[in-house]
Amino acid sequence: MFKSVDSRVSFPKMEERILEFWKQHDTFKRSVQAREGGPTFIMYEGPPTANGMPGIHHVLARVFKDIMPRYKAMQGYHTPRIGGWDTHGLPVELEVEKQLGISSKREIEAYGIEAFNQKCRESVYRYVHEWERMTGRIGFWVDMDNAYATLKNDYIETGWWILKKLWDKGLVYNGYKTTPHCPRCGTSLSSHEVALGYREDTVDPSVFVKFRLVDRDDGGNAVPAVPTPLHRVLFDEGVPSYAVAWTTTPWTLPGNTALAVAPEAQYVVVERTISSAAPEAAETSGSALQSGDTPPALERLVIAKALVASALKGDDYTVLAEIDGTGLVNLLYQPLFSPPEMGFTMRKFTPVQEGGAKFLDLKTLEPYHHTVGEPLTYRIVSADFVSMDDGTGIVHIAPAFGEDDFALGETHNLHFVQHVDLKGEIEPNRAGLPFSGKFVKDADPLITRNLRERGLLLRAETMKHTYPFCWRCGTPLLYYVKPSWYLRTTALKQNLVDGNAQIHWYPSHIREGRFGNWLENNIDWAISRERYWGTPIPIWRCQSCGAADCVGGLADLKAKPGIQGLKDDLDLHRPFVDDVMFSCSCGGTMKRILEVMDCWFDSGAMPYAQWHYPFENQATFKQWFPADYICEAVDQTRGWFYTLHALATMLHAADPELIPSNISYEHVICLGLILDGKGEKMSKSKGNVVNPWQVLDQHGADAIRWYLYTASPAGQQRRFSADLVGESLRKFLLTLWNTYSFFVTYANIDDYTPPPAPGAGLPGGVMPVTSSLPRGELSDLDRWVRSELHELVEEVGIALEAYDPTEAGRKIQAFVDDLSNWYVRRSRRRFWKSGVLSESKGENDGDKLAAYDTLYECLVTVTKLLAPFTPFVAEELYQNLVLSVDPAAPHSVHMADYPEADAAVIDSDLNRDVRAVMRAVSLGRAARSKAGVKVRQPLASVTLRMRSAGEAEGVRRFADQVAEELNVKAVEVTDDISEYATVRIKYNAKVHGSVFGRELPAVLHALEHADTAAILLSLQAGEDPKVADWTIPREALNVEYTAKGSWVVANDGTYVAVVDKRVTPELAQEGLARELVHRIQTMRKTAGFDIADSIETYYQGDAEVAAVLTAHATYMAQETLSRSITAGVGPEGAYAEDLEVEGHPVRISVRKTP
RNA sequence: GGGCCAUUAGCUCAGCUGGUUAGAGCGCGGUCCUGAUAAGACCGAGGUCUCUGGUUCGAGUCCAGAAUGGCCCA
Repeated sequence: MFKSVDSRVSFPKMEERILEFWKQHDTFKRSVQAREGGPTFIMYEGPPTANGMPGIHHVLARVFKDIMPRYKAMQGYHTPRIGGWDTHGLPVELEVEKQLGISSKREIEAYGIEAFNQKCRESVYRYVHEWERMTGRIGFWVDMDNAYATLKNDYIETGWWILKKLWDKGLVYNGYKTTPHCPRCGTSLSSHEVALGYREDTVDPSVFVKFRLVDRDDGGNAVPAVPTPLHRVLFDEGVPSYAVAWTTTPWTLPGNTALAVAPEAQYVVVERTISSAAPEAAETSGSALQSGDTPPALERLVIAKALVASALKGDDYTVLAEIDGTGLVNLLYQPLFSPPEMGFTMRKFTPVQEGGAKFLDLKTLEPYHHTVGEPLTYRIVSADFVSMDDGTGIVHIAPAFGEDDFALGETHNLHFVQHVDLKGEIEPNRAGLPFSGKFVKDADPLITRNLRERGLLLRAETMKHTYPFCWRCGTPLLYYVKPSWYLRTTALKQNLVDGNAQIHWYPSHIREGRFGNWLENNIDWAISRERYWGTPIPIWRCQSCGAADCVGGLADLKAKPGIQGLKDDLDLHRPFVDDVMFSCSCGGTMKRILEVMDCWFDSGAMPYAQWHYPFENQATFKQWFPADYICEAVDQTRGWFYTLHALATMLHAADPELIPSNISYEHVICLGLILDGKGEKMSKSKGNVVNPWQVLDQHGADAIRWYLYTASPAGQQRRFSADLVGESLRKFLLTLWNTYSFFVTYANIDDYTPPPAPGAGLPGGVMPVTSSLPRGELSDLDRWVRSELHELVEEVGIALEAYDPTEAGRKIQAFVDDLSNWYVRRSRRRFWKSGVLSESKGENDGDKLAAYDTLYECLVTVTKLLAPFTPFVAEELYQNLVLSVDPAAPHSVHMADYPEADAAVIDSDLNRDVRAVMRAVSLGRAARSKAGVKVRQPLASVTLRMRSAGEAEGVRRFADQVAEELNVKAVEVTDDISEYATVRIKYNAKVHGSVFGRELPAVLHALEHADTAAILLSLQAGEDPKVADWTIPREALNVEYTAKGSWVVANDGTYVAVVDKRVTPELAQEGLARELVHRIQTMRKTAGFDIADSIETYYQGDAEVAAVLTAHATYMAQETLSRSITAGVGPEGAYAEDLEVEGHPVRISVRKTP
């Protein structure tokens, strides 16, 4: 006996019971252990941070992480899985700052780094319990007890070891990074923080500045030696020439050291009269500014051709020459301001030596010497980022203030002038210019005015654009170049790209697309952060000579000469490691640089650091590396996907012995972002974040899981709402559940026992799909559903091997739908027909037994297929369907073997035939519906036309099923339905009239008299029919069927169903009998009788009713389990109803057989 | 500014390498079926497959451009 099953089920409650069951039996651990010795399948858990509540997007990632190991485990793989926590980083610090009510580095340091970091340590596990609860509840099987955490000393030490490996390989260097900097807080902001502070419609200056072109360099030599035609235009005696550049940050102009042009764009030299708005005063500044002549009446300007009109804003001008950007390269110009004269330090970029840890350090670089008073020239360079969207097509370059600018400085070895300090104030200058010491935004108008006074300003206006402000204090951010430590990933770019080619991405476009492009445009990885709570960078520098040393572990550190400040049980965090010092070979003191690692380094180090490799666990590491599978959302392409990949690539290159693979993961499912029900991004500020618990409590974990797997492909962004989960639940889980409930109900009535599983008790616990199943005499229906089942098993396997749970799930859903709404519905009476199922008594009803065995096989197989998807409901079904009859089977479905298809059972012809039957039935119902005759009323015949001979054959083969479904006496299949309906070919003149133009009336006339049969044949063959001399486009033709006489026609394209709507007295009587059966059945239900109760039925009615009950007594008794059907009043206590059936008043009484 | 993804019915999504009249579910209106069903069947309303070009005998599908939305990076 199976445990009886209520068709009404609370999934959340059932799931709680299953959770308890797993806990009691330690099922997760055992399911892993049972497969020890099998091939391994490793999933890495990308560590989340536990200092925030888990949301629905975390549920998404976790259920996708869960499904593959579960599937692989059932296939016999050993699948140990452990969790992890990301515990370092700015978000943690910000949380603590909020807690403490402080908001700047100064305040943190005043509070004390030790105490501050202690607060961070406490904060990171704040919601860990919530995470564990959610993880357990959704059925994500992962070992949280042994989870790794990035804050542990062992973890940090591996991080140090990694850096040391890369250091020795020459992949670590100190360079510069342009960072968004808040001058008030005195700190750089992360991109995340910058994103918080963008303000639209920020008003900023928009100034067009003239840079005087010259033909002699600093040494007074003519450049070029032989003048080009362009030079003759630009350096005509008496008319000055300027390159015009545009900027919204005039305060950067004193740091200008180059102009950039687009090499492929067209530029023009124009001449114009200087307008009356020109310089009101003579030049005020020093001798370096060689514009001391009387202002000429004419000037020549170089501007991009596409922008000259907008830049000159309607002023008249004459084009003197046209040249492309390359032609302008290396032209010389005078700086607007002379850094040497103002006393600003000038430096110059020098090439970085490759292949070693060489530093390019502003502090150690010799300043560039330039004698005050000597002419100074800069030059024009080409750059591909110069756009023609706005401005002049000539970009002012200040390498100290912008990433592009800095990169250009490196490429072209430009000068470097940093004239603004970290407080955002311009350095005091000797030249007595008024912006000395001013905050940059206050300096803007002063600089603009100065340029105007010197005739170097074309135009000054204001404009509105989007600009970032500090999210904490609202101060405008400055892009500022600072020293930073880098990993030289660009040196291994080809390795990164080659490794990526070995990774299997789902969706596949990520490999070539987002991730591939990112690798192609790889830039060195800036790993240092001027923060507190993170893995301290293990680089010590000599305070005297500047030498640097990288430490690869605690033992390495302890062995350093002259070590001091080292405590026992040293916490490897700040400030403790900052106290450790040792001696430099020069005799000086080595102190740690103060930066901590980018916390992405921590997560990328996870394959090694989780095992404290190589200090411990060598064997375990090798078993776990690389991962077979990882899964995160698409925002990780530049995050975890990248840092895992970059570190593996570099470490493998540095030490292929210790790191045996160049990739750290082989398969990735890259999830799309999750949006709310309206398609908007979920965010705390919008208040549209879905709390997973609300949905878990309402619909349960399986419903959420199923929805997430099947609603849309994994890589696509998706909408989420509780309603959609509910829909998914009703559509799939309830259908499955009801099928299951139906089976159990009848199996118990019949005392059905599945055949013994021949494989039971084998290692790994085998309950095979086929073997002795099914027994009895298989009907076509049984053979069909088994064929579909085994095809399903095959398809699900293929989809899951391709890491595509969506496709797999949708196939299962389609099968369950067919199982419920075709197989079970069509088989229903096989289950409840009389005849007790009992082999031993030799009264075996083979057909009934076959039906049970078939349905049982389908349910058990689907249960196993579903186990990785919906682990709870699968467990529930398994316990009842399998374990209750086979105690030797594995104690959990998750320890069972995944089904394998038996190809011999798949019969694709049969599948096709049944599809044809379904279509025929659907069409037949449409015809009945048109005729207005309800299905309970039998009709004489249906005639069908199918589209192919194969389909026609299928319908003929299963004519009995079609007849039964449509409640007709006869089924006919034909190609020619002209006997039943007039075929009319109609031409759609409205849409296709223009094809024939004025000939149209003649064409229509011809069509009227044409041979419709011939036209139909053409249409069916997919050809354009010929009528008279015309070929008619077939899409212009509509076929209409007009039924003849008592026939009713329904068609779907060239599929046609015809029913005869005549109801003969015999048919009417039979219809009445069926109607009465229906009423009695309903009464049984109302009266609360059990399904198997037999009854006595009494009736009172007119002669016609009596006739029906007499004529169809046997049928009616059988259908209603009536022992007797008697005319007259029912006995005392019987349940009675007065009915009106087809216009006949009837009184019926029923009572259970005493 | 660059890259990637998406856009098909009111909503959620299918539509495989181009091929008859583009489908399903939910929702809406109606009819029917049912002793497993919270379901199911059928009919109806609802589509210029985002737009514009191109390739082709033929384009929702391939190509180019644009628009909108999203993400990542500037």
